[in-house]
Amino acid sequence: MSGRYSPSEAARRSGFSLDTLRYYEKIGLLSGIGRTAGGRRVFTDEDLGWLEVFRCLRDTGMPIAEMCRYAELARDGEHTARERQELLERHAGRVEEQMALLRRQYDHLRDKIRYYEGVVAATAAPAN
Amino acid sequence: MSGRYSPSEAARRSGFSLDTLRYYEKIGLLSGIGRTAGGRRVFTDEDLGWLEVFRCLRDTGMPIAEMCRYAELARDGEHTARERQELLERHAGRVEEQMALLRRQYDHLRDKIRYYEGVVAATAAPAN
DNA sequence: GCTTGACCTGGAGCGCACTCCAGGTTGAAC
DNA sequence: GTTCAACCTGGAGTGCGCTCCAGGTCAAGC
Repeated sequence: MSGRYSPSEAARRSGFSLDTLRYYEKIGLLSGIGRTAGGRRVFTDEDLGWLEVFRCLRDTGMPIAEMCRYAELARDGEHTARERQELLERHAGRVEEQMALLRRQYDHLRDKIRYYEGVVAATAAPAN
Repeated sequence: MSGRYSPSEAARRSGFSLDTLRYYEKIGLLSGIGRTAGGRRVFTDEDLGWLEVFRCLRDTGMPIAEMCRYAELARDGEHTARERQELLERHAGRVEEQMALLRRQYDHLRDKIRYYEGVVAATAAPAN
């Protein structure tokens, strides 16, 4: 509820490391992160919201360069909404393909494991 | 049916690049690849079978070091069947987690896209 | 006012999985 | 017997996404 978080608190809540948070700011993925008088970062709820989005995109395999593009569009304002939507739509399409591939290969993996269940059972209880 | 394939044919059939095939042999993932008198590689159907397995494991995110371990066990003979089975079982478990995460994040992505559909529609047909 | 742990910066380093390169060899087709 | 595309080797280079480091600063608690 408070809405102002230290770097380590932001790291804890977002699941990104401190170094990764600094890295994301350095490359311009995060921008406008507040600072105390002494120069320490202060993260807001909005920043954490962005981090949640980045986690979603990252976990689904979006390259950082594309996340940067998305963040940049968002910073540019409302009139980029359509472009952002299209970007996410394209990404979602790729994720669907990835999920289908993963499912297919998972099924092969399960087949292989079933094969081993046969082999191992035969070896464990040999002809008796 | 023939069962003897040139490097480029093996690459075509497996979907791995020539460089990747050479790399896999160099690190010991592939072993016992035949050679012509002149030193060129000759891939058999069995080799292609292994490549199919590697593709499955790779597509499901297994690190190369673990694939090497698996290949090594297989080379060691029948008595490693249980260990190979366990290795694949552990991997399958990780793949399940990965699929669950991917599905969750995909759903978030779809939510976000739906949100944009609202925004874009409102902008495209403003109050009239 | 001192200690101490969290934080700062710029930049180097890392792990992974390839990918590319130079310089040379092979072998099928003509 | 010449050509030329496909192949060979060892080793260097690449792209990604962090991760680590040195050397210093800040601020809360005693």
